[in-house]
Amino acid sequence: MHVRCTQCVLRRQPAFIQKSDEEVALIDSLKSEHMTVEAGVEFIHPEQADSELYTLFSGWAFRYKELSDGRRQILSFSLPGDLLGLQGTMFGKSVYGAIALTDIQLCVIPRRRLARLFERVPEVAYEVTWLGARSEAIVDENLLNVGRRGAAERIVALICSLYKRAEPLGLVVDGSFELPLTQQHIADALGLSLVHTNKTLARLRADGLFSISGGRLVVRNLRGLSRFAQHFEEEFVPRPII
Amino acid sequence: MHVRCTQCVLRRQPAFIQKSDEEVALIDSLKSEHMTVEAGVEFIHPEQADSELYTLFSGWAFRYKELSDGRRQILSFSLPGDLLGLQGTMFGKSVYGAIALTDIQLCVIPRRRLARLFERVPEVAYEVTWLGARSEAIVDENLLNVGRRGAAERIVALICSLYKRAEPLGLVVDGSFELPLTQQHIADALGLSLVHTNKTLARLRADGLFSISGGRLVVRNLRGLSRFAQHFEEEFVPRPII
DNA sequence: GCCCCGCTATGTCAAACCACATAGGTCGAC
DNA sequence: GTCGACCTATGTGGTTTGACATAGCGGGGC
Repeated sequence: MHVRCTQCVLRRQPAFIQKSDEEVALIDSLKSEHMTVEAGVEFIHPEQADSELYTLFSGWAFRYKELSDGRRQILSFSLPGDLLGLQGTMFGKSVYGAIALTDIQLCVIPRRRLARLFERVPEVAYEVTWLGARSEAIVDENLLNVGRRGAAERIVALICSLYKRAEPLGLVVDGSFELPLTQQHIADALGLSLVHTNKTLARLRADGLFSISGGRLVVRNLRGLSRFAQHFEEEFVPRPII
Repeated sequence: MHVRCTQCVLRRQPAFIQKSDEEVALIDSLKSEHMTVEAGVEFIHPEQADSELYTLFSGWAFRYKELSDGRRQILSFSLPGDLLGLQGTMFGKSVYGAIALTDIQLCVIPRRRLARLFERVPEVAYEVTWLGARSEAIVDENLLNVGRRGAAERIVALICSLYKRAEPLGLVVDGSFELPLTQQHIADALGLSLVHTNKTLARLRADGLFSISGGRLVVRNLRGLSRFAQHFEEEFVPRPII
């Protein structure tokens, strides 16, 4: 099951800054085994002590927090190449939970090795910081979305942002990609109720800018969607992958 | 105007992990001059290239993003000791703006020196990452707040979180502290309209859990506020300061 | 085959929130 | 002292969103 970093196909995707063979070998030596998690399983628990640091290798996941009465907010979706668990690694305990949306594979960077990593390989330390900053940028964007856009705009902006993230990972084929989200997930991510999400989605699909069927999202007019939601973030900046 | 880190009173506050004299001297050598910014002035611009990395030394500020039609979302408030501009430093251009709420002083860590910093002082590199992760944790919490709490709960949760952050900085005296926010700022931070914020605030003050007068917030019953808003985050974890 | 469960869909009604209008207070510029 | 700018306050009425109820659809277990 273990894929050596030197054989990794993910890191060859255009989304990522390409590394030299020596760098890749070094990163390979830092990791322990791959870890497999089935769809629906929570692999980082709120309040969990000593969570490891992960790179999502394949599949989708999401981070969330919830209130004590059960209301849940999805903070961000994670796609391949994203770092997960940095807060838990830094603070010694996680303040959010993370759940797999599909079956996923995680590359594990053991928490105990991280300090050593920072000492020995400052370039990689810099990249960890970079990815942490990017993770915050995504939450920033989600907060803008939930705080200032109406329901229809929120849904469209979410679609735009996922499209723009999926594309450089090679997940988009003919303008469509697998979207492993239920309407409940969309509602939880956008600060909407399930019913309102459903009705707004129905109206949007009727407008024909996109369609969803069989877990696949077909984007017909990305420009139109971007304009409607005033979503003008560029996501195709090459980024490090660890 | 320049305060040497060795003389810095801020870093002696209980909020921060205390450093040895050598470490402080080293950090001192990394910084350039202090920078002073007047209240209301934007010191990080959206889209700005090459913003520096700052530690907020005194006063309050906020980070924000806005849509092209002018709707503005405040992403987070910054208090003394917080790092600002990490995204701009990492990505080469800032994706948010930052504005001073009061007259502020900023310690400047020149962008160009950061890579060298990571090479030579891995402990500080680790702390930069730590503070970046904490910054994300604050946005996470804000997103939960805006996405899942009602208007009254949002306001109360904001008050709780600011109180819990101000307290270990020594800003709270007799249960009250300077709150340099207008209702417009509160509305922009919570995803509410100005009018609705005003009316909700009026109702809350009538309930007597807190009061605001002359730019000062008096918290009468923190427990009651926390329970009402289901706000149970602990903010008194000692943290690094750079 | 049948049932159960999770997901989607749709109607009705109520609550939350917003837009617009208006007004009073304070403070600094001149 | 007057003016304007900014902030706070409050009423009216409309729009958006949520809560509750009900139903259909499809897949897995047995």
